[in-house]
Amino acid sequence: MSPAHPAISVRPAREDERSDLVARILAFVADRRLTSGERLPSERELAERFEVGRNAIREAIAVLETVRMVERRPNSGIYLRAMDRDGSLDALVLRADLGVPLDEAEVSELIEMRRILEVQGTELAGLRRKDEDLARIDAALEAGRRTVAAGDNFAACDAEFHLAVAAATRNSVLRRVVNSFYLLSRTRRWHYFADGRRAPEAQRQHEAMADAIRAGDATAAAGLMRAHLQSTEAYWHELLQQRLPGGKAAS
Amino acid sequence: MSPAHPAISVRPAREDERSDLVARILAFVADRRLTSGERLPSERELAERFEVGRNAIREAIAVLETVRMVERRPNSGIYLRAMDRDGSLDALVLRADLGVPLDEAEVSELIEMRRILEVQGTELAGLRRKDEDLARIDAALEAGRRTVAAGDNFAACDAEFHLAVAAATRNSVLRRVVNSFYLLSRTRRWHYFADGRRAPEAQRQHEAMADAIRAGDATAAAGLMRAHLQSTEAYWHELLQQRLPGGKAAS
DNA sequence: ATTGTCAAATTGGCCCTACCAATCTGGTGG
DNA sequence: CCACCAGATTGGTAGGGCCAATTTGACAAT
Repeated sequence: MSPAHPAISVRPAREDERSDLVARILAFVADRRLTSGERLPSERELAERFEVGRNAIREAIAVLETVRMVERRPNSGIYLRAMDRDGSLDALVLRADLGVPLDEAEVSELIEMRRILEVQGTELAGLRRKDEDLARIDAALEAGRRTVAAGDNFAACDAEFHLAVAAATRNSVLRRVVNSFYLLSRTRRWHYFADGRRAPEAQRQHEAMADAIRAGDATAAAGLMRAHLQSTEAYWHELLQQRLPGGKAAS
Repeated sequence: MSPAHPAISVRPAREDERSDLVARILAFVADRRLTSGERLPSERELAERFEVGRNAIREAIAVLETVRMVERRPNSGIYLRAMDRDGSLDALVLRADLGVPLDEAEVSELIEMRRILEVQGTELAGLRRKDEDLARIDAALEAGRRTVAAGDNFAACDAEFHLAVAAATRNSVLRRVVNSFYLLSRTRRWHYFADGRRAPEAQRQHEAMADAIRAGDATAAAGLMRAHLQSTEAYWHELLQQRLPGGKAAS
C-alpha cells in the first residue's frame, strides 16, 4: 500500500506571501535597531502604523511569541526577548520563510550542526533502521535517480533522502530538528543544486550510504555521511559569498 | 554585579494559565482521535464549541500553525499535519508547557539527543570558549554552589550551566536547540532534583567540566560531559518508571 | 445517465467597536 | 517627602460584519 506515495515534490521554495505582517514587524524591529528587553509599540499603535486591524497584529505577535522572539506582558506591552539566548530554531525557519537572508555565521553554524546531527544520526540509522525506513530511503533514492536522469533540480530529493535517514534513527526529536533544518535551508539548497552538476555525485554518495545503512554497518554509514557533508561544505561557503536573489534586504 | 544579576530563578515549572485554549484544542484533537490530513471544525464552530471569540481561536490556530501541527487552507479549513514528519521541536515545548506529559519514548529520545548535542557541544566549547563564556559558566557554577549550600532545587542552576556551555560553543543554532531542550524538560528536571541528593554530584561534575573547558582540553571536557549525562540517565529512566505505568526498556 | 454551469452556502482573512482588568502615570493631599 | 488615588494606557477578549475564494449541490443541456 505504498502506491499513493507522498510524492517528492519539486518546488523552488515558497511563493509564500502568507504572513508578511510578521516580516514587516521584524523589519520594523531591525530598522529601529531594537534589542533585547526593549518594548515594541502597543498593539493599537502597531495596527495604526501598519494600517491593519489589531487582530492581525495580535496574530503576528502570537507567532513571534511562540518562536520566543517576543514576550507579551499583559497590561504592560510587548517586549523583545534576547534572541541569542532564547530564540528557537523555528525563529530561524520563520525568518527564512519570510525571505530574510541568514548571515554567514548562521549558515556556517547551520552546516556545523548538520554535521553533528547527521553523522551521529546516520550511525544510529545503521543500527536501528527497520524495513519501512529502508523502504522510504529506497523511495528517495529512486526519486533521486529519476531526477538526475531528467536533469531536474535535485534539492527536494536530497532533502528527502536526508530526512529518510533521519527517520531511520527512530529518534523523533532528532527527526524534528533535522526537519526544521531542511525547511529553513530549502532555498539555499535549491540554489546549491541549481546547475545539475552536483546532483550525480550527491546521488552516488546517497546510494553508498544507503548500502551501508541497509547492511547495518553503522560506522561505515556515519563515515560516508561525514564525507558526503564535507564534500559539499566548500560549495556552501562559495554560495555564501554570492548574493542570493529574492532577499529583500532588511539590514 | 550581583544585585541586578540575571538571577537564575528557581521556579517549579510554569504557573502558566496562559493559553489553555491551545491545550483545549489539542485535547479536542486527541479526544476525536483526529489524524494527519483530517480537517478540524471551522473557526466559527470551534469558537462556539469552546465558548470563546473567533479571535481567540484564530490566535490559538496561529500558534499551532507556527509549530507546524496544523495547516490553514484559506476558504477551505484547518487541517492536521503529519506530526511525526513535520512537527517542530517547539511543538514539543508547547505540549510540555501545556502540561501534556511526554511519553516514555519521547523522553528516551530526548535523552539521546541531549547526549549527542551536548557531548559534541562541550568539545566545541573547549575549543572556542571566550572570556565572556567562561564568565557565564563561572556565574552558573557560583549560583550552583549557593543553591547546593542552601539546599534549594538545583534544576535551574543545572539548566543554566548547560546553557552556558552551549553558549560557549559559539554556535547559535546548537544553542537554540539546547535551549528548547531545557525549556521542555524543565518540569522533569525539577522533579529530578526534587530531593537535594543529586545536586552535589552534579555540581562537582559541572566544576570538573568547567575546569577542562577553561583549560581548553576539549576532549576531556567532552568525556566529562558524556560521563555526567550518563550518570544521570539511570535516574531519568527511574523517574520514567514512576510516572508512567508499564514500560518496555529502551533498547 | 453524463456532463456542464451557475448560484448559494461555507470558510478563512480581516477590520472594527466595545468592554474588562491590571498596570502605569501623574498629580494631589497629607 | 511620602502615601494615595484617579485617569490614561495596555493586553485579553467578545462579537458583529464584510470580503474573496472555495466548495457544494441543484438545475439544465447533451
